[in-house]
Amino acid sequence: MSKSAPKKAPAGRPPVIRSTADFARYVGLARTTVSRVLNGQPGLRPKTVAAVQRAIEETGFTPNAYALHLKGKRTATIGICMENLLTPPAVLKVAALQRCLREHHYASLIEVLEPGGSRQVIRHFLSLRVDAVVFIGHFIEEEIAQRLRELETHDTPHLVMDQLGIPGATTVALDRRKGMHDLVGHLLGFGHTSFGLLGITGTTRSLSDRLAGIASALEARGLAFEAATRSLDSLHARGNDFEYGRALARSFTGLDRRPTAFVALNDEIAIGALHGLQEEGVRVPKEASVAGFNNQDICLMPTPRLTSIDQQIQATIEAAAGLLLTQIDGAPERRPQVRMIEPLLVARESTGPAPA
Amino acid sequence: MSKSAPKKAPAGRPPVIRSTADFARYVGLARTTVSRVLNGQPGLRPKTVAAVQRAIEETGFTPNAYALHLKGKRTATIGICMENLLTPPAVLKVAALQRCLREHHYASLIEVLEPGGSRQVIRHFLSLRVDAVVFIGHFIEEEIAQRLRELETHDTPHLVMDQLGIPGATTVALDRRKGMHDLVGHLLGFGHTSFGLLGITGTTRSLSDRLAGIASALEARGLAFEAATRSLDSLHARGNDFEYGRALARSFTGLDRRPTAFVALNDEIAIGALHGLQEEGVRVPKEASVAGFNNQDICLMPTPRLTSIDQQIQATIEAAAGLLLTQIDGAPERRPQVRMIEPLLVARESTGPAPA
DNA sequence: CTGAAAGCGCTTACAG
DNA sequence: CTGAAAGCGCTTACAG
Repeated sequence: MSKSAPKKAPAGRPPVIRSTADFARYVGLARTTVSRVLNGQPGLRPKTVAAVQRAIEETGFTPNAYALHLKGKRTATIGICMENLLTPPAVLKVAALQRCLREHHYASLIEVLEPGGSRQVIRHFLSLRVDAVVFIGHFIEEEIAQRLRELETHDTPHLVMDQLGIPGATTVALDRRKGMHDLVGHLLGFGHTSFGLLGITGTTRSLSDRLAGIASALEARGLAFEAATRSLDSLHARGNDFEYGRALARSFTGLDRRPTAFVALNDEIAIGALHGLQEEGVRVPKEASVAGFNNQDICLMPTPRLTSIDQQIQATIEAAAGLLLTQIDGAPERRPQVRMIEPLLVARESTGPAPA
Repeated sequence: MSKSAPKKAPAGRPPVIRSTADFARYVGLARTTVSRVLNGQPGLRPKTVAAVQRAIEETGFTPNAYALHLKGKRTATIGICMENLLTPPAVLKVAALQRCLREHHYASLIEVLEPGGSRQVIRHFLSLRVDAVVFIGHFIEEEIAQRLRELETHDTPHLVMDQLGIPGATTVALDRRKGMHDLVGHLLGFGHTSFGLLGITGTTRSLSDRLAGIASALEARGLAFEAATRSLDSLHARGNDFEYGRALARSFTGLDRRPTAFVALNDEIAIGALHGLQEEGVRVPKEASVAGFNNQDICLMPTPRLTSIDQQIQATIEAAAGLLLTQIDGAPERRPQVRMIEPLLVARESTGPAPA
């Protein structure tokens, strides 16, 4: 060889290699040659390639990503913003999305957004020159809309998962309207005509979609929303969802004409309500039906097991990844797209025929 | 001014700024000056600083992180490896750790480890020159030990959360032995002398620690482990934990002398067992006590609410962050440390006096 | 295959 | 304050 030899391995332990220069000296090849092997370029002797690969095994050398990308190589990195309130479905989504992106050779950076902290996170992602940014969850609309505008300034594609109604956002979201429509249809089929709503009051897009779905199912059977539904949400504060559902159900049992079917914002509230009813001596599903939303694992826990609406996470993720990758590969100026995911009703023992 | 002017804002929309050179031209200052403002160096006119800051607001310019760190600036980034099986406590930990690290101005990259995929993930982290790597969860011991050796080759500090017994690893973990000791002590105090173990059979470190805790609590009262405990784990396959707990509990009700107290691997199995007992007509806690482990939110769901062992996640995270930061700040050659976290017994209505 | 060179976007002395 | 220069670790023509 020649040159100032690198600190050769002091018996056993390989030397610390910090750059292609160190590494080239270690293998005994030129920097250029090493680089060409590393980048899989043609015209190299198999022997040379083998020597480099062996040296990588020995030293664990990884080229500095910062230098790589500075040279213009794509960062192949996608930033994911998670809602602060980490629900099990949200966690499943981010894990599935990361797996899916990895299959397409993208790394993903996950950051949990603190309230008001989105600006800082997006700037960090931009400084890392991510290829795209994904938002998973429900956020303050104006805040996210502002972030999306910033991303557009930097020509960075973005995608919103779960939250409908953000202007200019390419969005993948569950069709909650259809989910509630199907669920109420299922209960109407069992002869129920009086519905207790648990935690579904409000004016956010997610809630108004659900209410619209309930209303449309009722209307299809000639029932008026006002007459057929009842909500006591305002009677209790929402802290722990199980406790909230339990308290709501108990309040319902005190009513003169208690609804025979209950639909809830999520599985936790539904299961709380189920237990609240049982504790008051109401048998489920014989005397009342209860249904949740999201179809989490906990639906299998209570006796009876909970009927719920499945979010179809795999389909959601695949749609999101598809949209994301076509955006990155740059069909320019595509109008923001909104893709709705069809939910799936999973009927279990907590719903059944209305009492006579 | 002078030079080839950048594409000046075509009315309204600011130009796309990709480098300090673009940006300096936009502000009308020298690159050097801009850089000094960006890095908060002294000796600059307030007017200059203000102009730069205003321009940042207008353009959303962020210096290229790759160039920054190539110049030698710390990446201020920590890689977090999550276990594939995402349990709620693990999710709480990673979110809390990220928040804690952010307060110390570290960004964190989260990757979920697929089985056998740890090598690829660690190489990615190394190529990003992270300041440290954290493992959260339970992994294959030899695989992680190998990864830790690779990290050491690159002088990269590391920390293992939750999993005890990995040689050479600085570790923060819950003292599960003490947790089980306290829990069984609580039940002994209620007069129970016969214990059903749910899902606690096995030889992994986590399981043998728990068994040791149970044994030590029994011994302190002069009871022999073999005589006082019973496990039927082998009778059922562990799929969904709720179903597993339910099935185990039902098998126990078929025994001649059914235990009066049940301790479980986790809250899910305990709640499944609770429901299994109730479905067989066993009243809890009057005729049997049931306790979980982890103290998740779902402990509040069943009737009665579940007694459990809290993991003290906040304390765990603070200990982990502390160890991590001192390692990064480089007290060199510190022996690997192991810090145990004291669990907390949370007694609820699912445990009570043994039947007469 | 080698070796010298340019350049990615930044920071940091250094002379004006 | 400005401007020219060096250098971080890489890749990519280019001449040998």
